[in-house]
Amino acid sequence: MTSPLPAGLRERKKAKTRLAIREQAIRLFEEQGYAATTVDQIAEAAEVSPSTFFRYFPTKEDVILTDDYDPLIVEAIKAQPPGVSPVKALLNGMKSVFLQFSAEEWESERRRQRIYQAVPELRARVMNQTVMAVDMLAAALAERDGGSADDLSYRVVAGAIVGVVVAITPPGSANGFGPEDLGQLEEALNILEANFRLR
Amino acid sequence: MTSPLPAGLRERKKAKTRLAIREQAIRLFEEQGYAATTVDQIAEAAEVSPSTFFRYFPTKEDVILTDDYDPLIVEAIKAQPPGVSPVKALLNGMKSVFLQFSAEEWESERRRQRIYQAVPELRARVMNQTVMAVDMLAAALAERDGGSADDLSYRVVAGAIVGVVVAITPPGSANGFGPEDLGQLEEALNILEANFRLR
DNA sequence: CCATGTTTTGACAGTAGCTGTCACTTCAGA
DNA sequence: TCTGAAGTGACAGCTACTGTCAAAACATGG
Repeated sequence: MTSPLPAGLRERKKAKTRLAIREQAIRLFEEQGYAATTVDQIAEAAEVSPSTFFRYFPTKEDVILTDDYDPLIVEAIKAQPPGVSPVKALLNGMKSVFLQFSAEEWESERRRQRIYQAVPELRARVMNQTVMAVDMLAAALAERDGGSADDLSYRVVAGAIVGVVVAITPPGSANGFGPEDLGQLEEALNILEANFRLR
Repeated sequence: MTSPLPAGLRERKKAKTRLAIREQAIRLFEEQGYAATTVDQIAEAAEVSPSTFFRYFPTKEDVILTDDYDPLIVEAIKAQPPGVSPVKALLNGMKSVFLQFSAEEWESERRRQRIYQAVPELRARVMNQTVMAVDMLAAALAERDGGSADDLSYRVVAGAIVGVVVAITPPGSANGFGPEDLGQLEEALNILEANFRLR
C-alpha cells in the first residue's frame, strides 16, 4: 500500500505488468538468445497474452531499446554554467546521472547492454539513438550559453564529443558499460579536451 | 566504378539480375514507400521469383544498405602521407572518391539516401555502419603513421572526426548528400581542424 | 453499494518478411 | 557432348506485427 508515486490501482498494475514483461524478456534473451525467443514465449512467461505484449511495447526490439535517463543527462548538461567547457559539461552531466545509480540499476543496465551489443539489429537502433543525441547535445550547448542551435560550430563540437563517447564502446565490449568504465570515458574526453581550443 | 570484367555469361547475368532487382526496388520504394512495397512486388517487377530475391539480398533492407565505396575511402586515407593531419587525411580521402563520381552515380546515391533517411529502421542500420567506421578510421590512421590501433588517442581522434561527419547530415536532410554538400563537409572539418592540436 | 462509462485485456484473423527443402533448368569446362 | 556445379522457382512453415471486437477490470458519481 505504501507506493511512491502511482496513485490508482490501474497505474500500479500497468507498471507491474510492464516490469514483468521486460524482466521475463531479458531473462529469456539471456537464456535462449534474442532471435530464438518468440514474443509468445515472453507473453506466456509474463502471464499476459501476446496482444498485451504489443500494447506495452510496439515491437520486440523496444523491450531492450527503452532508455529512461538520456533526458536526465540532457537536463544535467543544461544545468552546467556557461563557464564550463562543452566537454566538461557533458562529462559532468553524465557523471551526475551515473554516479547516482544503485547497484541494481547498474546490473540491469549492464544486462540490457550485453544483449544489444550482441544483436546487430538492436545495436543499430541504439547507435541511431546515440547519433540523434548529437542534436540534443548541440541544442543543450547552444542554450547553455545563449547561442543558436543552428550554428555549425555547436554541431561540430557536439558531433565530436558524441563521436568520442561512441568510440570507446566498441561492438566487442562484452561486459557492457559499468561504473568501472567511467574512468576511461573521462580519460578519452580529456584527450579530446586537451586538443580543443574552442570556447 | 564500372567493372569491365564480364568474365562468364553467368557472371554477367548475375550482375544484371542484381541490378534489376535493386533498380525496381528503389523505384517501387519511391513510388509507394518502403513499408508498403512487398518483396513479391519487387521480385515480379524484376522478373524473378521471390526466392531469387532473397538469394541476392539476405533481407529487404539490404537492397538499400549496400554501400560499395567505404573501403575505397579507407584505402584513400591510408594512402595519405603521414605528414597530413588526421582530419585532412579523411577529407582528402573522401574527396578523392567522391570527386570521381559521375552524375549518374551521384543521382543513384542520392536516391538511396533519400530512402534510408526517411525510413528509421534503414537509417539505424546505416548509422551503425558509420559508427563501425570509427574502427576502420582509427586503424587506418594508426597504420598511416606506424602507431598502434589500440592507442586510445587514435580512437578519440577517429571518433571525433566521424562524429563531425555524422553531425552535418541530420535526419531531416531530405535531399541526401550531393556534390553541393562537399563544401559544408569541408567547412565542418575545418572547424574541427582549427581546434585540434594533436599531431 | 450500485450503476455508469472508460480502460485494459484476450481471442482471432490476416499480412508479410524470412528460412529451408527439393526438383528442374542453365551454364562452364573437359 | 557429357558431367558436375550453380542458379532458379515452387512450396511449406515460422514468427513479427496489425486490426477488430467483445469481455473483464477498474474508476467515479450517486
